[in-house]
Amino acid sequence: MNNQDAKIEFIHTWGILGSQWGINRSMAQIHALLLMTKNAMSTEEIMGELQLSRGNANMNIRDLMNWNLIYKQIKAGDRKEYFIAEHDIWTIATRVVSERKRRELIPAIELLDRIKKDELGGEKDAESAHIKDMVNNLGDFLNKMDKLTEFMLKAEQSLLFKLIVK
Amino acid sequence: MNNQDAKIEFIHTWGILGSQWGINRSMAQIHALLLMTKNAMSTEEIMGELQLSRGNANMNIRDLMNWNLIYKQIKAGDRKEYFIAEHDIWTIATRVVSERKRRELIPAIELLDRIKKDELGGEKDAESAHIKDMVNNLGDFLNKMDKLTEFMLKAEQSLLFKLIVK
DNA sequence: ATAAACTTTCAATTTTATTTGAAAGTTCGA
DNA sequence: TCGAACTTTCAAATAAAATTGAAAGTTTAT
Repeated sequence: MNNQDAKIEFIHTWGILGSQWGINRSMAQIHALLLMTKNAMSTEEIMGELQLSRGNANMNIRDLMNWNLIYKQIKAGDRKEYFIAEHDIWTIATRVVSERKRRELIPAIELLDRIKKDELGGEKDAESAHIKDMVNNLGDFLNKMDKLTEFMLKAEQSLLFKLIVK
Repeated sequence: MNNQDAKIEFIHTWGILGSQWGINRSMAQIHALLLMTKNAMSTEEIMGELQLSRGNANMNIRDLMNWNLIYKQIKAGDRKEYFIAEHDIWTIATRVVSERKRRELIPAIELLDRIKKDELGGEKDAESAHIKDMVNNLGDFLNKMDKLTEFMLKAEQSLLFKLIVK
């Protein structure tokens, strides 16, 4: 297997994996393509390589820029925009963690805060007490998870893994 | 807001959140309902409360059992099956982490191992060298993440949070 | 101001995921 | 062995998400 084949297999499979965990296939494939490409690519080149429509390519490129996983690059004397991936794995990881925090953790924390703030009743029957307990426990736990993600985002890669993993 | 209202809002919003992070709404709602219910519920009761068809309820109950997030409970002198959620938050968290590890991390690690094992070529041009680098770096990183999730699964809740969070 | 080069939008279409409910399957007591 | 009580399956219907591509919008050079 030469490295071109490796690149093709990686892009293909990364696309399938991506869709398995809730990232659409085009976005995952564009990211895979740019990860494995050293230099910046234009929208046209990306469309060609992955056989995507212009609209699809454009939209997913914008999404990847919102995740801070790829950057726009201007070439002197050329009006086209070129895109290049963030290639540092630790940086990629922190970007993914912070996006997941934003999309998965924060909304859940807000839900539980909202429920708590609207005053849980003081009903004393077992069912009511259970609900109150679960809301409180879940809320506390999610806040701890939030602190944990903050820690990961602030930590240095080497520090994190030295601390945790042998 | 009394606790019944809290329960209803929680179930409703947990369903929406769930769909935002790739868990289908029915599954998220069934889980929310059972989390907030102290005692076990039958399929019929779940169907009634959430307005789901029998097939949908059955399938998502089975999925939740595969995640080890709910358990079957038999009541003496009753042929129906009842279901009760795991109510301990830390246990829930470890189940979710291990499921995510299984679905998100392991397949990615297998992909990169497969690519590496099929022998990356020794081409010396910059593009080929870049591909080789990225495959190696990503592979190493994912293996470290795997160790990190193992650590989390083995750690005690209090230990983890004492270690990391203030 | 114009036109070429490029990017973005969005209604229509296609694809994928979820849900339904009736039929098939299973278990158990009499 | 039968049939009532219950669970599972799965093809069809529905709903949701992704994709297309042409039209609209923007930028820049002249």
